[in-house]
Amino acid sequence: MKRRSVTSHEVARLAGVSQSAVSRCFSPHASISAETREKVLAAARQLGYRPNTIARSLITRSSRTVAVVVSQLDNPFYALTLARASRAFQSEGYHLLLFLVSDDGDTTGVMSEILQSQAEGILMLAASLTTPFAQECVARSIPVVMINRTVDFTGVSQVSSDNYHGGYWAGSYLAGQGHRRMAFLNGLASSSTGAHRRQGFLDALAAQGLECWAEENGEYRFDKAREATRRLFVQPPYPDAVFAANDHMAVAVIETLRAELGLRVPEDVSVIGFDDTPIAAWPSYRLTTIRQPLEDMVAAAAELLLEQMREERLSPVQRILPVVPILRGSVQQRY
Amino acid sequence: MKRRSVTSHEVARLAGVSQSAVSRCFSPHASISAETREKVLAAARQLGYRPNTIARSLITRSSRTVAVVVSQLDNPFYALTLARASRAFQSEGYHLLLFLVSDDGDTTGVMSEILQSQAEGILMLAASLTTPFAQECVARSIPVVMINRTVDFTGVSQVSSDNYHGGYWAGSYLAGQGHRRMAFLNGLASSSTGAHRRQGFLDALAAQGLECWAEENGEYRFDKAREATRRLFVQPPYPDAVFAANDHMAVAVIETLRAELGLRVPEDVSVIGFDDTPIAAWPSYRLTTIRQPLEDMVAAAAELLLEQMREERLSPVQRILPVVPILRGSVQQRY
DNA sequence: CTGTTAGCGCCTTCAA
DNA sequence: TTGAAGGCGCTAACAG
Repeated sequence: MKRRSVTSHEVARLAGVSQSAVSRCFSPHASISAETREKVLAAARQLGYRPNTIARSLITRSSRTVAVVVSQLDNPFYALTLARASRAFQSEGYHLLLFLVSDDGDTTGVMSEILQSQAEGILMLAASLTTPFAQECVARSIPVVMINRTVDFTGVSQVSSDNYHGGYWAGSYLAGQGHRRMAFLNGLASSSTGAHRRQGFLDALAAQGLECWAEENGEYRFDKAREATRRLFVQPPYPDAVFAANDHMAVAVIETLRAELGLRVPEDVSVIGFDDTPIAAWPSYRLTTIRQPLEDMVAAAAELLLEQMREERLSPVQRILPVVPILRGSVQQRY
Repeated sequence: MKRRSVTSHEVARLAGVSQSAVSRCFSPHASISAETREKVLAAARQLGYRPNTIARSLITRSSRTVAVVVSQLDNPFYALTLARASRAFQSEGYHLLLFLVSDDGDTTGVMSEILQSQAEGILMLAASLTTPFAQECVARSIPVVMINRTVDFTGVSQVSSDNYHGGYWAGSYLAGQGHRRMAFLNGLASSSTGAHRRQGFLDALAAQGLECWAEENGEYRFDKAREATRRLFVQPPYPDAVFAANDHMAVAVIETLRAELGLRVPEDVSVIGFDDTPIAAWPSYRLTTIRQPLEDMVAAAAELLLEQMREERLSPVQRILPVVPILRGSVQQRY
């Protein structure tokens, strides 16, 4: 629908001043006398005038907009991350353009739209970026910060938690507690986070002379994780521990073990997750997990992006924040 | 950071055509010969040209953007709704401007930004709107659709599920199953959804000659709901059933009952929720609840908004979609 | 089918 | 401090 809105010209005419006076009136530190200011504001109020952000962006060449690309919004961890990020950027006067992509990529269409949208920065939440697009962003000097996803390209900044050491901790903790048949439940094959957690886990086991007993993929989804659990427990000997690549799947494992296999956690099977989402603390699960410092990650990512949007040249950095193991009740020592 | 981007002029010069030829080349159904089209596209590719959406919006007076205002993104129901909505609008070529607000209002600042942002439509997700802003939107003929929130103003469209009858069903079902001490756990005082569920519930009880045994408020938040549960169960006689205004809180009730009070669900206490989020189906809860037709609600809201954005005049409608009770295992008959 | 010509609504020198 | 004038990058008549 095309509607004609009130313009600064109309306000100017009503106030009996020039159009530029109106413009100055709505610019932060422009010099204008209190008197004309009053006249202009009165006229503006009367007409219901608001400056047109689009016209302003065109001339100032700054949209004060950042694009957020997110996949897995159904994962509470990312929903929370988005909420935090939104707050961070809103408070700095930036608007968020939201783009949802499916897990398995196909960001090309979306990325192309983002580039056209004149966003000044791009925040990637658990979404991947193809190298050509990363290059194009760099060429246009549009800063990109990825949270929890890695790209094989040095031009973009990355913030993630120490997935490798998180996985490593899980492996050595389970081994130290006497487990011998540890299974790993991975997330998406395409996700670097899962790959790093897995590698840490395997390395920790290897350091103890152990091997991973079984491996499955749950795509970070509840239902898929349940199916994977069934495959993991088709016949004895069962795994005596499962390390899931995130809490969401870990809970699915517990639910399935209890409801379908008649197995107890942690008496029969130990379970470890990753993230420390609120649900991990619920009495029913008391999930031992590895906390990602969500607040810090978002803060770091927002700060990085803000900083790079201000600067002339981008200097991408890679920041890995430490994880912290949270011991609850889903792991039991074996003898 | 201000960067100078490639303009259609530069492409035109390189391709040896006029600037308008370039423009036509990137407009859907403009007439242009295959030959010049090729020249232009080649030049564009070489320069890395992409049309500037902002400039385009300014002249066409259409931003192809809709603002989404959402509160409670930590509630899975709304995270899912947002995901669906995003898909619906993206597929129609609209961009989403995301605004998060806190539960208890203060939308003034945000609404003011939205009005400046030239969004062509506004989708309110569980967020309230003050009457003055609703009026301003109408005055500018910017369509507004609210999902799960009511405003005391006829100018905006509203989509919600039949909260009243959902509450009514909960009340009569519990009464019919022989409960006599039913408690209600409400959400935010400011939310119309909660108020309607409550009213339906109370009316159903009244129809059976019963009264609500106790009432508490959990603000739709997990922790608050746990605290409220403790207050509901300070001393016998305990409630024999709890109707929570959403699943999120219902689960909190169950967790607290089991872990802290040593009470079983449904043997000692029956619990009913609202929403039918995925978690309600988990084996640990098997929550009897009232399903909101999420898909339909989003589809209806998106369709409405899209339609109104196309039309010249807005004709706000109020659409109430039927809920459906989902019987699982969290209610047991009393004798 | 193509190029020329006006702006869209605003910010920003530049003189006055 | 103020107004006039010139664009920002693009689309949309209008002639040719």
